[in-house]
Amino acid sequence: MINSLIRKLSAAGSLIEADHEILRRVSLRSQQIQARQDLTCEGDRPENVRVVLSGYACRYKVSPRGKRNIAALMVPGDFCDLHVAILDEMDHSIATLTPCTVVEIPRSTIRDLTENHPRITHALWWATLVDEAVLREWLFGLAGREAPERMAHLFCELLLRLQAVGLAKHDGYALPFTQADLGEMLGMTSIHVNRVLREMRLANLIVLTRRYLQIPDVARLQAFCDFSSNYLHQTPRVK
Amino acid sequence: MINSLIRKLSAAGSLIEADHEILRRVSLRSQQIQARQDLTCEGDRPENVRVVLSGYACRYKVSPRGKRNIAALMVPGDFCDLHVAILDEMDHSIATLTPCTVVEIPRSTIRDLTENHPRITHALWWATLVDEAVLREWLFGLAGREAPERMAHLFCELLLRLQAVGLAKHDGYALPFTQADLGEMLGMTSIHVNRVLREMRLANLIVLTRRYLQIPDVARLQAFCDFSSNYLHQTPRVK
DNA sequence: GCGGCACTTAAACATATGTTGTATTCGATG
DNA sequence: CATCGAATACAACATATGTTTAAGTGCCGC
Repeated sequence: MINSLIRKLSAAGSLIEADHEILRRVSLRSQQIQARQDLTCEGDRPENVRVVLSGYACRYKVSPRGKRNIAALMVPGDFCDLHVAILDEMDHSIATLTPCTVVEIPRSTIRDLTENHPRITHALWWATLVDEAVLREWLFGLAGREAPERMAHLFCELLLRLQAVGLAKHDGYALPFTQADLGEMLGMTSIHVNRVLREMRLANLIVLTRRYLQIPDVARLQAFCDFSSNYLHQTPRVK
Repeated sequence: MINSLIRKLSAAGSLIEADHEILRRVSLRSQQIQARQDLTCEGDRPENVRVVLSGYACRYKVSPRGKRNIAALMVPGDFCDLHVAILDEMDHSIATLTPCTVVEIPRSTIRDLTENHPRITHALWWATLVDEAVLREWLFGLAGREAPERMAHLFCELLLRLQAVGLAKHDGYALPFTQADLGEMLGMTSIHVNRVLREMRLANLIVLTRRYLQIPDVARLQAFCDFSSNYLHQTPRVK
């Protein structure tokens, strides 16, 4: 199996073969985690940085009224908490949404990389900035898009992100989230998620059955929510 | 005048005196910019990275329906677009809100720093991560807080951020934004900003006159919006 | 095959926020 | 001091979304 971490960081464009080797050594120890487990909680000072190799995880925070808000979705290849290598204390929590395989990288290793391997540091920083760009786009969506376009936008984003790691076909992918999960990502109630999904199905923008999302006309869905992929900073992939 | 850039990056905790000297050399050329000017537009590949030394700037994007959404506020000491040193193309725009003094640092200088100065790189990365944490908190606010708490939260955040650079007293600060500006930051219409401000004044949570915000009871305002400052990652300041 | 649980669907109602329109006040400029 | 535009204030109405409740559906273990 190709190491998703290396695939992801290679997109930054600065790595050479020797760096790959270092990353390979770093990401040997992987571990299985069940669905809906906390990986890190707000206030923790975790000893390891984690990378998702399979499954879905999320960053979240619970509001005082008990509602969970999801600020980011981690798909295979994404870092969970590169923050802690630099910032010490977690200001939010991280949990799995589905069963996951994760690699644990000791914080000390990250420190060593940042001190002695400028190219890898560059790639890690790049990954951080792409995460930030996605976060920003979610914020623009919450502030400026109505619920249907916001959901469509999420579906478009996931299509590209999953395609980049080989987990989506050209017009669809497995979507193993409950409507409540989606609501937490999109800042709406699960009831409203349901309403909006119905509308989108009626408009034939999506076909969603048995946890599989199929998009009959990708261009039309993208036009519907004014999707532009530039914020993902995906380099044109060489097949 | 103390260099706000150095003050800011010192908070990362990794710099030594020699690094200060490098940063001082790097941030000599400053320039004045008028209020409401674009510094960088989406799609640009700017040649310089900018730091705000005085005034306020913001990251924004205009929605298809013409509404501007502000995703981040830059106060003195903050980087405008460290992204471009790594990501090449801007995925959003940056503009001043008030007259500003900004330093321009050539991209090549940043590249040199990241390749040859691990401590400074570490500090820059730290700054990026703090920006991301603030962005995340804005997202949590949009998704989970109602308008009055969201506005209170912004006021609390600004109090601490401005105090950190000596621009706020213990219970207030100049707030040179229009209600429309605030609306764009908070994801609401300026009319609603006006409504909410009235409520907050009536509840004696704030006193806002002639563009100066005074907070009669900081602890009460913080309690009102459930404010916790951990996401700002401010190290306890040594006076 | 059956019970139980989690998820989905749906309707009726409540409310926060947007929209439109118009005074009123403020602040710069001549 | 007079004038003009911008910013603020406020009211009436429209609507997207939240809340509550309940019924239907599918899935998994026994």
